[in-house]
Amino acid sequence: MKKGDYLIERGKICKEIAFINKGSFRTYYMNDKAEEITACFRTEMSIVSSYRSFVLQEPSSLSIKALEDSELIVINYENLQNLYARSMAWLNIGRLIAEMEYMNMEEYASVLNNESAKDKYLRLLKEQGEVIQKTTVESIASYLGVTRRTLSRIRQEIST
Amino acid sequence: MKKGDYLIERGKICKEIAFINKGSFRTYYMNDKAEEITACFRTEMSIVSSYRSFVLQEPSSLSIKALEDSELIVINYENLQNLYARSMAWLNIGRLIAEMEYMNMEEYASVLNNESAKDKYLRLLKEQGEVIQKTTVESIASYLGVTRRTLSRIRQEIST
DNA sequence: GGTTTAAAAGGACATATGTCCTTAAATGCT
DNA sequence: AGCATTTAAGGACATATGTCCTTTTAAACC
Repeated sequence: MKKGDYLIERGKICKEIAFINKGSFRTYYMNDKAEEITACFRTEMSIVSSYRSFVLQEPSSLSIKALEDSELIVINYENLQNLYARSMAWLNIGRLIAEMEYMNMEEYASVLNNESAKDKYLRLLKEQGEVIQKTTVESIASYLGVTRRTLSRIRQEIST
Repeated sequence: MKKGDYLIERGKICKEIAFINKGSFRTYYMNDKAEEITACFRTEMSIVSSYRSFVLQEPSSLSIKALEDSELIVINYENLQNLYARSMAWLNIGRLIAEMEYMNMEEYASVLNNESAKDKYLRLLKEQGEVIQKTTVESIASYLGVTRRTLSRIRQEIST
């Protein structure tokens, strides 16, 4: 995929789940105020999909966009269902993926609930520092649940 | 279980996952500042466990406590693994549980990231209004990611 | 390369939320 | 019932974050 390409667009049903061999992605959605909120960043060696849409096969509220030229290994919903039907190994893989997605989300919720804007930013810097170079301030701020203005203040403070 | 009993205590490995037939539970943990933070409330007809600890069979950072006298249907980790090993139906159930836990957590993170303290409280009132009667203001506040003081202000505002 | 357009930084003020306390209710215990 | 202890409410002030703009910087385009 080229930079800027969509893996999935809002409103469509997510038909595939992908492993990122190379590159990085941003997942985002619109909140009630029609603001674009980043749900997560994903980089190499991790899995990316509009997971809820994939699981329920219902229209996605998320969009996923390549932050740079990227390379994916993809599996299609129907094929995965067939594998589930035939193989216990794949059923286990399916559960492991779900468990991983859960644990990621649990971690994120805990951070949102407990850390100050500054701490959240420092954590992101530490854990996904590379990705920050590839996206906008706006998208980082919305991921952290703060405004651009607040993030700007934090970055100023840190750079001193 | 009697009111106040623990389904799981912090530090122990979560050995069972439970379906709540009757009653309600509060799940909580300590954050870095040694404050008790509510991770979730669960009521009848839903599943409760320290899911991460259960999945990884590692010590739980969560504690789970009965908010009232409750009745559970429980399955043990080893038994569930045996069922997984023998039955595709159970493997599917295992995945479905993980998927459900994921979707709950996704919803929670989205609320934390997008709603004002007041909106979060109103949502909790609507979605789990009964549970609020059974727990403390402190525990509700920490679930919403605000202080007691803020919640007190919100409640005052609403009651007018 | 110079002009246009978008993105980031930052000033000034407003608001929400937090901190620290005190007071008022509610709950538990003998 | 009456005291002790916990829990909730709320006042006063501090701080973090948001809103609305303007300025600066960087990127994109011809």
